[in-house]
Amino acid sequence: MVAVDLTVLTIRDGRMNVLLVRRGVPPYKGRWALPGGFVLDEEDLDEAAARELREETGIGGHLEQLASYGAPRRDPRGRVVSVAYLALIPGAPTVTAGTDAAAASWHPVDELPTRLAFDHERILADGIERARAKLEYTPLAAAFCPPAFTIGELRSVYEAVWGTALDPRNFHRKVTGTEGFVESTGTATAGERGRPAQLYRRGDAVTLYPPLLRPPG
Amino acid sequence: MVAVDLTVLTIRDGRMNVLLVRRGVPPYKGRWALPGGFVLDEEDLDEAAARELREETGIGGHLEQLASYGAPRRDPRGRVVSVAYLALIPGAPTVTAGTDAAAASWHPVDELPTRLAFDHERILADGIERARAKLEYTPLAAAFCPPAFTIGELRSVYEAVWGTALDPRNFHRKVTGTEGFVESTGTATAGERGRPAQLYRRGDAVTLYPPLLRPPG
DNA sequence: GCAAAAGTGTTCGAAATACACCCATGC
DNA sequence: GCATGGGTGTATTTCGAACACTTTTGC
Repeated sequence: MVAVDLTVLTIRDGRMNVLLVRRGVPPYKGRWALPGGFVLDEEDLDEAAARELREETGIGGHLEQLASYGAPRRDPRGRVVSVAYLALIPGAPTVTAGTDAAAASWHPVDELPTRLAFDHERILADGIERARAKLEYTPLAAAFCPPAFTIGELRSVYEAVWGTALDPRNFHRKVTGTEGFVESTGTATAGERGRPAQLYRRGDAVTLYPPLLRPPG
Repeated sequence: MVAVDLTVLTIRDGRMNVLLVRRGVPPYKGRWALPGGFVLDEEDLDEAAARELREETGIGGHLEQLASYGAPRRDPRGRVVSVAYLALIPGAPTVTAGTDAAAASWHPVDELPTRLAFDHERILADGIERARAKLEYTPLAAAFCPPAFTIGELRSVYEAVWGTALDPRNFHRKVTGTEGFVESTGTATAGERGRPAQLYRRGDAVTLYPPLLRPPG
């Protein structure tokens, strides 16, 4: 049996959050878990992950394969190999409980429930680390933002994911100066505090060169 | 059904080589393929990959999970999800054909047979790209070297994997100056052309900071 | 005016690059 | 001596960190 499990990340109130479901059926009934489900007969792995993401959040978003987990007894029901996916979505849509779940809700990643179901703590830790690493050398932070965003919003994504403060001025220069990171939309914000900001959309670069390295330590 | 497939890379004559087996049974009989096999009942994925590596090469080496491939008709025998692994091994041991294979041999990655079995061209391409990327920010190049090696040997690994020439003097300074990349063994080579070189072993760093970036382009 | 956020300019130091040069061996 | 590869020194340049300063809005 092959399943997919999703680490769905988003930014809420300046903190990175993960989508968890409370299991409504055994095994691990009542325990928090990553959303997921079995792969259907005529379905590719990516399709199964995209279907689960739609079912849980109602929207699409960036989706990439994370890793597979297949310890013989990781699921008490029998041998299940889980292919984990990492999803990054903007804003924070209302989430709906899936079929096997009693509830679904967002949890700040630095304030998680104790003991998730299965080996989901390990999968979640791997997913968070992947997200942190990918912000360094890809323009993926934009996946957390709406279609048009300001450089300040993009910076707040980095700060939430990395948990560090970044210099707004150097960040601005770096982002706008890196080929293919963002493109200007020509429009600007209005009606907020402070000077209006230019709006950008994601550029077409796949990797950032040079990368935007996390502060060491 | 869950299988593991291995992209086993090594350096031979200054070029990166991959281990391929010629299939002795259908499907794709007679076609070159990555070595691999089905995961056993009581075996974790990593164990299955390590077992396959031993069966094919007789030795261990660096082994890491690459990705999973699960298109519904990727194997004509039925639904098989393959968990691919990347193995990096030093030197170039003689290889032995496995049970389903008529022959096993090394192939330079820039001179591959046309049309591998299954979706193995895609897996191999992903494995090569992973290896190239990992040399940038980990000390993994040492996995291609014997237990004790010279800086020149390490440099030739980078040159083979990336396909670019590197400045020997700057490379030496960079490697010996990066904390945890290599440690001196105190011994040196003798009986070869040129001045004897110091021998090093792999250091304990997991990531290189700052990284050793490939020349762009 | 004042606070707040956007954005520019400048300085400083660390690190990559390019390359001159010396070292120690085999032949 | 000469070729070969190991290793050091140093100038140049590029890039990130730090931060002073100007711009444009809401209140």
